[in-house]
This record gives sequence, structure tokens and C-alpha cells, in this order.
Amino acid sequence: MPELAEVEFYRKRWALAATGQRITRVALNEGKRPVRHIDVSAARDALTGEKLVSSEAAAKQMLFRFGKDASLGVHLGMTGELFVAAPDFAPGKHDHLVLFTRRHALVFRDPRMFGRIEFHRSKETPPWWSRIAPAVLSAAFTREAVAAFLRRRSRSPIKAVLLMQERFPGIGNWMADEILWRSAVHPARRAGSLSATEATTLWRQCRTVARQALAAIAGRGNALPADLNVGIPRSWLFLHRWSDGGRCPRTGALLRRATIGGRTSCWSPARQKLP
DNA sequence: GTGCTTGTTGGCCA
DNA sequence: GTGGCCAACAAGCA
Repeated sequence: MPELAEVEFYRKRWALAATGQRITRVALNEGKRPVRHIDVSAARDALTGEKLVSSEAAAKQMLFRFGKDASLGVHLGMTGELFVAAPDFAPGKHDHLVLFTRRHALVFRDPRMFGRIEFHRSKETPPWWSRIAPAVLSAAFTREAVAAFLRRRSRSPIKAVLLMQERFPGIGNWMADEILWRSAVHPARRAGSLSATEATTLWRQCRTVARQALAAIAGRGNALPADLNVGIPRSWLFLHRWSDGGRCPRTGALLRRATIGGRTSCWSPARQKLP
């Protein structure tokens, strides 16, 4: 599930509960895939007793800063989530990281374990954070940059290209399908086959979908919706794409699903046509 | 049991 | 060297 807007939703859960709070205890699921590449005792020592100072989300990743120089990175992978529980929370087998404060337990749960925790101790920004490409909503995400990228990946299906984090950070499977549906571009089109007008539409829809998804899923300011997806309008492809028999909100026609670019893709044949 | 899965990476091949 | 494709990772669910 976690793409850019869901990631921001989860970041806010921890941030609203615990920013400024001191970490009293750290539980790490040692040896399991999400944490096995980090020095868990160093992370535990560095974080215990420090306050959560600030946090950010970028693309599909989060950065939580503690005390003077410690930071944790979180990537939720396919099935990761963050939530807040009571301070007597007992971690289960899929709870790979739990930060306890006096009032809360901050839990990272990931059954499928494609997620990843990073730990970094330095005043410098961690390399895995600074390597993230410029956000879709930043000024650096220009029409020209998108057009140039489509030329470079001209023989790949446009669906696969939208999933490339080096140019479309934070966009995942459902956002890519939403963007293509709104742009009226079939997911199997070769990236190089889009006209200049279509490429511009695609670029604009990347920004629109990112902005609207953030507002609908992660809320505005300090507001946080009760759950993911409660704020998503019926007019989006999103709510119709998963189940058999789903219909296009714009044409009413049956949606189609197939594997394109290695991933399950959903489109509306009435709107999105192959040449 | 089978066949899926909202992500990323590394290896193979053209 | 570059671009494109796909298996692997691991576990749960229908």
C-alpha cells in the first residue's frame, strides 16, 4: 500500500503522538530482514534516552531525527505500517521496531518484510536520504525533465516508467494507474510513443494526483484522517480498481486488469486506448 | 495445495 | 556502458 501519500500518513501518526517525547526503550527484531543490516545495539544505545526531534517524508521513505545526531530511516516496503499503541505494548513477530515513550509505543510492523529500517549517527544528512530524487511536487520536477526521461526510456511501457523512483519518487502501482487513467494513456503504450501534448498531460497529472492524494490520505496541517482511504473520492480510479467487475467512474464501462511492466495494472479501455 | 500481492534489487541478455 | 525484463525476497490471504 505505501506510496507517497500513505507514507506521509504513517509519518504523521508517529510525529503527532511523539514529537518532543523521550525514547525510554527500543525493541528491535534482531536478525530479521528489515533490520538485519544495521548495528542494532548501536541503534538501541543511540536512541534510548533521546527525544524525537523532527521527521520528514520523501518519496516512499521517512526520516526521524533523535537528539543531537541520531536518525532512523523507514521504508515500508509492500506491507509495512506505522502505528501508535499503549506503552505496555508487547511486540509480535512482525513488529520489527518499537520505540517506547512514557505515553506510547511507536510500532513498525511489516509481515512480508520488504520494508527496511536505516540507522545513521552523524550531524550530516544520511546518504540514503540525500539520494532521493527531487519530489514530484518540487520545482525541479519539470515538464522538460519528464519529457527527457520518457525519451530515454522510450521502449519501456509507460506504466513501468512511472514506477521508476529515480524520476517519479513516491509513485507506486496505484498512483501510476491513477495518473495514466486521468491522462487517458494506456499503460502498455511505449514511453517514446507519447505525443508532446500527452507527455505534458502526464506530467501535470503526476503533480495533481500527488497533491490530491496527500490532501485526501494524509490530511492537511496537523489533521490526520482516522484511517487510510476514508477521504478518497468515488470519482477516483483508486476505489474501483481492485475488484473484478469494477467500473470506470467516468465512462461506466468495465475496467480491465492485466500485468504490464511486471505489475498488475488497471485501466479503462474506453478512455485508454492502444494505437 | 495454488496463485495472487500497492516494492526494490541484482543478474542476465540484447 | 545502457536499457529492458524478470526472478527473488517472505508471508498472508482467497
